[in-house]
Amino acid sequence: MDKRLIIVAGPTASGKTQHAIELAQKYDTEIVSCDSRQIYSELCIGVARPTIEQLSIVKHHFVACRSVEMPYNVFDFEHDAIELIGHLFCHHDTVIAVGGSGLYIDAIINGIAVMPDPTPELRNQLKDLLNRQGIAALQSMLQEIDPDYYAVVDKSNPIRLQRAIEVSITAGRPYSKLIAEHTIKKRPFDIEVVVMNVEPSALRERINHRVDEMIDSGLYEEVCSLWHLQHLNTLNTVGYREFFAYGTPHQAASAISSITEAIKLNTWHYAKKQMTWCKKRYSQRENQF
RNA sequence: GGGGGAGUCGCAUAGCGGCAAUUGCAACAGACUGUAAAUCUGUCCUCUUCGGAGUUCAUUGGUUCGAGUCCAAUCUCCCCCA
Repeated sequence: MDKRLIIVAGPTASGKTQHAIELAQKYDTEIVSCDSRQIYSELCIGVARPTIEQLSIVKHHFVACRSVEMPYNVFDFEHDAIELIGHLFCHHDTVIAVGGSGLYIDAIINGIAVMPDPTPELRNQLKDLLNRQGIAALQSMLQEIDPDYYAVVDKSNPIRLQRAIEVSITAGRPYSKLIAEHTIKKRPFDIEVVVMNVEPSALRERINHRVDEMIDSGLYEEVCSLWHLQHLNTLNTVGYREFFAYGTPHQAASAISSITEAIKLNTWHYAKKQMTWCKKRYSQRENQF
């Protein structure tokens, strides 16, 4: 019997969570979340975690199971998810994956290259270099270390440059080589992608409505409880950073309506990026329902 | 009624005689193999064979080789005094 993974993709607030639950019920199976933020136990309201009721209807994996203080990334996710999916297939013919993190979904579908983890010190050094000498310093560094990648990177994107440099240094070989060596993984199961398509204007309304609900549900209190962790990359997230921008919980409290508007707008921007991602990657697999 | 200020490409903003016009936001399109709800790019008056071409800065006239910029009148808005 063929095993099948159905991936529910699409922009935020498009109804992925609900659709995935319906599919899981239909096939009497479980859900693997592919969401880089819902995975954290401290983030709930702001990342639209499925409700307690929803979580009780169908078993969800990778939701609220890690701390924001423990670094996690796509590579870890690929490993954990593929292992878990393997286990789930022992008891189910179909498994549902759902999430808005395109890169995470990609990792499940194609796998991701094996690369060494750079030390935090190295990353900080490069960050320092960037701050003190500007992006040109990173550019010339990468040009020397990995000319092939330099030829194709977005040279004005500091994160891309930084990443390629730190990996090349740690591995002792060019980043581009490591990527070139990665071959698309053949998964021992079929994959179907369902993209949730919502009219942009309707999606925008859904987003606005959902953000209002988040505020009403106590997003401010949730953010306050994380205020001391705002330096963490994980907290550089729509729904949280808009509060942090005001400096103190007290100042943020007096600006709730501007913050709400900012979150709505930023969520919309995020949704558009997700749609662009889906358009490019899954257009041939498009919309099966 | 009297006095003062202002009208610039969706919104905001720069511009002080050489300008299709600054910057921010929004909008739209896109990139992205360990920060990914992150990070970054392009377009953004109209047309374009991407070399350019044509129309613009409330309106109408004027000064000037040349006007968003100076002058006059008109219209609209804001503030102050009545």
